[in-house]
Amino acid sequence: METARQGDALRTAQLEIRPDEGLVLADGRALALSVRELHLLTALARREGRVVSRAELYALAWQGVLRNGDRSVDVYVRRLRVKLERAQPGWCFIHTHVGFGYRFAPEPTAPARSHDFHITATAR
Amino acid sequence: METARQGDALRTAQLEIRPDEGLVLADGRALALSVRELHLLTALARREGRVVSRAELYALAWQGVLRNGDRSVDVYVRRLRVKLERAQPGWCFIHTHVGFGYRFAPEPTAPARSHDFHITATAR
DNA sequence: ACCGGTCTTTCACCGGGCGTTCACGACCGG
DNA sequence: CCGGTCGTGAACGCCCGGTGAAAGACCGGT
Repeated sequence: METARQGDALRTAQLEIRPDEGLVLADGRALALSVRELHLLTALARREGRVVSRAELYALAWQGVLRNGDRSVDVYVRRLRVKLERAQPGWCFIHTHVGFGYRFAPEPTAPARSHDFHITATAR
Repeated sequence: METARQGDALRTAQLEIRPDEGLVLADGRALALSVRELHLLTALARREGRVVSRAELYALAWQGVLRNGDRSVDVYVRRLRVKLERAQPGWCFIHTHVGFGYRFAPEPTAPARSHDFHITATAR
């Protein structure tokens, strides 16, 4: 029953998604997303922290069956990444799990070392 | 039907393995494992505390018969060790039993062992 | 109907991740 | 000293996913 059900707003660390309004706020600023982009982002955000297969994402955001060789999900993930990166530089929201799918989770950009320490400027 | 079954997660002291999602959480942080790596880790974790032969591990994770001289299991054990050590420094999950196979069991590494830090100063 | 713009789909290219295999060395028991 | 076992690094082909862009669908304004 978990189709692209709209209604309540989704909130993460830096994002607020209001599917029913077609509105996404990144750090207060509004993002201009198309219908598909919003559906896909909503589907991903509602499964935050979990790996979602392309087939499931397609079913959720396109309301159909993903055909073999269809790259639509990849293309829209790309567009979402571009817009989200532009809205929240230094943060990564959509992570790729090769062979499985994508995972939505707001994380600071540190792709090489997933668990690196935050030393920053603590050194005096 | 699947909904409840998807929570088929393996949990140990510091690891949470979700085979159906292709996701491994180490202390809350997500690990990026490949399909083979995850299958092998799952096979090992399901036999936690017991020594599993290479033949059995290969049968479980590769769905085939281990040929003579095939080092695949060793190579992937190595890769798992690297990633797990990076995610949980100071802990050893996969133990070698020479002549028999491998055993999965979360244990702290010897205290006398001094760790080399690999920060490499990726200053932003 | 025409037109211009946006959105969606599809295609093609390519770089990188992944799986496999090999080679070398350390270690150990016989 | 020799053979077996395992650790470890690396080469290599292949496939998956990243990416840019063209082509087509859709839509509102005029």
